[in-house]
Amino acid sequence: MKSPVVYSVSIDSLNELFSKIKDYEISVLPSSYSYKTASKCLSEPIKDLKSIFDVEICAYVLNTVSGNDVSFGTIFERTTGIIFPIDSESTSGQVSLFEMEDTDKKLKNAAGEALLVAYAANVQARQIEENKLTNLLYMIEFPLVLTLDRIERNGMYVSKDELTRLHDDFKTRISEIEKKIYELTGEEFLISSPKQLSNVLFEKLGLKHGKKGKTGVYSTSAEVLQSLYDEHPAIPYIMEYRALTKLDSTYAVGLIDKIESDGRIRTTFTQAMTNTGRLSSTEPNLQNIPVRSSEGEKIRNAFIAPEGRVLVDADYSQIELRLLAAMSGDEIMCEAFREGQDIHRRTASGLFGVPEEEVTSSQRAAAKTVNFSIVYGVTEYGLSQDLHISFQESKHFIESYKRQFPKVTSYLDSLKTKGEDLGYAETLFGRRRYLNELRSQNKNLREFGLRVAMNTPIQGTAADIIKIAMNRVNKALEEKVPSAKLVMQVHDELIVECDKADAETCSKLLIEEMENAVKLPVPLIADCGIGDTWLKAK
DNA sequence: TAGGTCACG
DNA sequence: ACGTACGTGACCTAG
Repeated sequence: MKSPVVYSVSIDSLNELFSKIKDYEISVLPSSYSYKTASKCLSEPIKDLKSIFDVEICAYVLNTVSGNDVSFGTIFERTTGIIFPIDSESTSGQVSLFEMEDTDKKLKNAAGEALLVAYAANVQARQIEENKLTNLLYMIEFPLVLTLDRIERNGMYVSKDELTRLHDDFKTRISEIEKKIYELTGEEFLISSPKQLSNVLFEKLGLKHGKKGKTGVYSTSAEVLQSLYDEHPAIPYIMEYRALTKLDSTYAVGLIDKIESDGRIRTTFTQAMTNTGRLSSTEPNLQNIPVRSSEGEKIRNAFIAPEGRVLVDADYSQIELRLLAAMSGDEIMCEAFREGQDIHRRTASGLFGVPEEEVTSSQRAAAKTVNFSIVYGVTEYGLSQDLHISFQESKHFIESYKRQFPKVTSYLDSLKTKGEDLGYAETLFGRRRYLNELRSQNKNLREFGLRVAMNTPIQGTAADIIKIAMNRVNKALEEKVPSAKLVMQVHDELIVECDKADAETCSKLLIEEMENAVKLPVPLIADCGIGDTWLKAK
């Protein structure tokens, strides 16, 4: 491993610097403490950059990022315990170093900033060693900074024509449905206002309501509407109105606005934000493009490969459940995965006490829900709500599950104890999430903390693994398939765009790099598809 | 700006 | 007696 470049700064020279900053009225501009802030100012990525030390990413791994505040001043103070010499508010209106005209001032600012960044980096590097986060930081997160920069610059190609057609279609249908709702309720009101809709449904029409929210308005959520489906003829139309306006505003119109002149949409990944180690995607969010409904599929179909090219889409098969098996060491679940069994069918067989061949599709669906819910830190109540079953049945399912996979149960219990003892949860690669909730006086918060203690090692380890896979895929494609580029990550899924002739090569490469990203007691399986749209490739 | 709602894994 | 599954981001309304 190459060691990162870290400049050493003594506290004396730092103090001297502070006084000079005051003397010369030089301001420190926090613009180059992270690769991303620097990269945004460049038209091309920095060439030949083999290693970096990114203070923002380091702060994230050390849990010194507070909320979504990744400003250098905050990171500096939380890392060093020294008050940042420039008030954060005073820097907000200033031009970035890269845009500054006055060369002399630019140099002075850059020098001042570099010293502060280098000092913070020096402190961080020591903290990383102390907390055994060296591999996570240098082998996963730092390389990922460059991988993500590539993906963001590549962008996803979309059909503006298709999105426009969809927008026109949605627009027409929405206004028809709107009229229908006014007729059927005998009232013209703002359907998109939960408050007004609640008034019409529960006050005027007197339909049976559920719970009130924080503002004292009865919920009009999809779940409530579904339960009222046959109670009034307007309800189905309201549900369709909701679905279509969502697709139109967030996806049709929202995405059209983000298409750049080369026909591509470029998201921004946030690498230093989530509590578990996952990425997030913003402006636009390309990690929540519809797929679960037939209308939603049409949006996904508008993500296309340019002429002569294809999309190759690979996703991990049940990675979180495989990790639950591997990390708990439950022999029964591990064996099921090693034998290539359908895990949901296997679980259903145990839950309903029938042979695997006789498991019905609804039994399998219920078992699938139970499998997922276990990873979330299930409660009897939560499961009963989700499956629309009684509390007793739900309790029976959970107890039966625990008997079927005994080591999963003891593992989850051990995670709770560990969280309470250490004050944090950790992933297989040592990523930490501190569990301040466990010290709360509030029982609900404490219970939330326990669920998080169980969930974070699973969700977070999955996040670590796909990050490793992304770095491997990015590197392998660069070396072996020049036409190919990574264009998206959606938590357990990677998408590559390449020349048609290279599709099979890419597919094999993705599977190879994803499945072998890490060695576990159970196999990791990646499924891969090829198509000329995102929908068809999946 | 906060809450409600809903899109995804 | 109470609230009740993990992680996100965007859009809309209302105060």
